[in-house]
Amino acid sequence: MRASKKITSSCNEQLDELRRGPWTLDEDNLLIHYITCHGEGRWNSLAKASGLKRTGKSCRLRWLNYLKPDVKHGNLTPQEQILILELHSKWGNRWSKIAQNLPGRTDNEIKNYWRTKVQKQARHLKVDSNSKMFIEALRQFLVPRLLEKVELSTSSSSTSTSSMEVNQNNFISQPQCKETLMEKTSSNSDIYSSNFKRIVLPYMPESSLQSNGYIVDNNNFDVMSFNQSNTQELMSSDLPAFEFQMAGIDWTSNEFVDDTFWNMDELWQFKK
DNA sequence: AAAGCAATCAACCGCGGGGTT
DNA sequence: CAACCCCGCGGTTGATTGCTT
Repeated sequence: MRASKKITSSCNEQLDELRRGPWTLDEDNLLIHYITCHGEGRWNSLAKASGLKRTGKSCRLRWLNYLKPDVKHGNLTPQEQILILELHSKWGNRWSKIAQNLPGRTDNEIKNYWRTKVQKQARHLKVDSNSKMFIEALRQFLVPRLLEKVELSTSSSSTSTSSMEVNQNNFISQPQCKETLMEKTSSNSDIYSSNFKRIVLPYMPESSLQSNGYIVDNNNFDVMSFNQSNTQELMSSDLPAFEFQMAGIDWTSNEFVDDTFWNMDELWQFKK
């Protein structure tokens, strides 16, 4: 271990005093109180000054991932899942960058979601989760089902003050550009073809998207990794010869919408 | 009811980048 | 320019919880 090489005897004593493992309620309260009074940042000195027997690193992690007031707890919504799939396809394992676009969600949470849900499915299908095959599978089958869930959940409540609009090829497109969407629809492209699905998602990002030209204002997303060009690339001949075959499943049935989403292995078969 | 296993997620670790001295 | 320190990121671990037998 790298740290151990540097450890002096006095450091060792300090390390011995440091607590590890799960945080207690008292520690949480102490950290919250200290940050409320003094603000966050400068974690090492914060850790010492607060009286916590934790490393600065540990304090930072506890605050950012759990204690910070704007951290959301609970399951990811279908909208958030779509965004994660979308942004991961664009940026790969850039968890913190992805998290920046999901207000209230932490990189740790997103990473855990990816590893426990998405990668698990890829493993079951015996494909690499970064492979074109798997990405195409997500695009063709999983995203539409998530969209369906979203549609169902929003059909009853239509009080959104801001929204994302989504279709299954281009997961998300700018909602303020209805005309733009219409133009594209009428101007032929495969992406905006007849199976185009426009769904208004109630979504209220608290911060602007940042980075790589995907920035829009608080009310508008434009995230286009599955754009026309790379969709065409996916569909082109350099893909291994494969087909996903529905295992006699009626995808329009509610049973899958209501069930847990990630059961692809039951739904699909690979056919060489 | 209990044991064994799997899934989940909070927390830790190593590393690299950037700033400071 | 090198050495050091701090911070944040991504990968990994391990404790806890839930499920199955």
